Amino acid sequence: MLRRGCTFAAMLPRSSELPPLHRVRAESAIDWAPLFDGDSSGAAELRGLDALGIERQLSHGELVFSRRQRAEHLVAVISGSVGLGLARDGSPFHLQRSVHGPQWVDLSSAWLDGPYGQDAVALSKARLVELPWPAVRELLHGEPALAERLLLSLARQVQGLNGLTHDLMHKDAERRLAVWLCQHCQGSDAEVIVPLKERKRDIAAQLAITPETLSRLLRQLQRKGVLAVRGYTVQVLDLPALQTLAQD
Amino acid sequence: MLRRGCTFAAMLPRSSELPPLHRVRAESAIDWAPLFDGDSSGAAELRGLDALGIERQLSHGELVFSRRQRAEHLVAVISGSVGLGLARDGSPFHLQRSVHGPQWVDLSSAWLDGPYGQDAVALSKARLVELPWPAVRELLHGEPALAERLLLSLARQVQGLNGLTHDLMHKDAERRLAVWLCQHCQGSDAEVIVPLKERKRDIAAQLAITPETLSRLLRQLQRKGVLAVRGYTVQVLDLPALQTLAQD
DNA sequence: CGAACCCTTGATACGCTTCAACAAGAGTGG
DNA sequence: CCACTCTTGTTGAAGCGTATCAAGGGTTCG
Repeated sequence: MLRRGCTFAAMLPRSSELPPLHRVRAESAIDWAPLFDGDSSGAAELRGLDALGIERQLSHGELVFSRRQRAEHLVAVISGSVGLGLARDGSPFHLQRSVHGPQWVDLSSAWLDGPYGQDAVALSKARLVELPWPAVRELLHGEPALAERLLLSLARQVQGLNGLTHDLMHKDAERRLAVWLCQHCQGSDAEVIVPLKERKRDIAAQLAITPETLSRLLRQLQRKGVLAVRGYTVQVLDLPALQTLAQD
Repeated sequence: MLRRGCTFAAMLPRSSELPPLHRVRAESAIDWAPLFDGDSSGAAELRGLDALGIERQLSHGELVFSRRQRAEHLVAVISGSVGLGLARDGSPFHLQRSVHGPQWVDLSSAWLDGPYGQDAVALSKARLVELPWPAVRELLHGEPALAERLLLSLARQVQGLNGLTHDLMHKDAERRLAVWLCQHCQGSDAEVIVPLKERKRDIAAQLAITPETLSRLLRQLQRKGVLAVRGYTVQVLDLPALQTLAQD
């Protein structure tokens, strides 16, 4: 029944797109800057984290944490991608949000002295860092600058979630898709392209729609001449039109 | 055209439910504890805020801040209620979330050196406190315990928003209403009651449904024998059934 | 090859919105 | 005082948007 050892195996869109092997040494330094602000200048206060960070290397499908588990770490993903959602026995995985590249997976649960409220699984080969919360808290007392970094990261998350709830409440599926495409497009000038780095059904899950409607919406936008969909690469033919669709 | 000076005047459900006058002195001390943790013990680190807090007294309909405005304060509401959403010229007010009693209105925007992303208006006579962000940031450096309080509050907000997005993505209107009723019910034992303290259309807006469907859902639940709706008070007849409906 | 996974397309069903009409309450002004 | 207006909640009919169910084709892997 299970083909690759786990039901929600990623099966990357095109296997040519495998992440570079990047075989890092166990003690390789971690670049904290992108996790916080992208501001790497004067990051002296982040040195203290080097001693605390616990590295984990996961292959896709492995559990990062479960929602019942008590949150005792701040969890970040350095490379690869992690999915947050609910793991239910019947269905493969109920994805809610996917976290890519260097980004925090869970920065909030540990402060509340309770469980992670969500399950998290690796959607690809992933390199994680976990910071034990008590130690971070201790470190905080001597490093006000670190506290400020954490506050900023947390504030950014609140802003992001606020935007997400707004979109879910007031925008229909087409608008949400347009927003997503605008956020993920790259390669400016003339050739604007959106490479789909996840299964389409995972993208659909994040947009809170079914895979069927995602397929239909893409075709619909293609008919309008806004997009050109070729497998797992979407070319944006009329960016202004797409942005108009995405707008409030 | 305008009847009460502003279109989104609250017109409280029952005018008998007016908030007590509570005419406070300008220098009356503010109880910071409920804003942070409810833990008032050892709140020495919060004393520093007393000197910083700027009090504002607003009557209903007045603007707390607008979404284009640069966020330079941490904003909390001490008493009364404030609505967050988008003020659009045509429609009265697009409510997204309402904040009651002692609670933070915006704790995140100031850290990001940008605008508040939302508009906020007083939904009733409200007493606010604003903390200038630069001063708070300064205070932080000497008071690590304050930083921890802020982190905790922010983390709680992230958790709350996570739950909200989950509900919006995976629960239908009836489930969301059930959740809302369970969260707002009071008076345990025998008589479980949910007093509606806002206009029904505002409650509907927070549930991301139209007033019409809210009305229909309430009647539907009444027909099932779960509720008894009498104007602005809802009596829960079958709490277990309601909780089952609310569950995942 | 068949099995298992993916995406797509079509037909149908359901949930919720939209639009329109109505009754009730509250403030206003003749 | 009453008529008038404005707001609110309610109910019904129609329509849109999206989910659900079912079927088929493409790809990968054993």
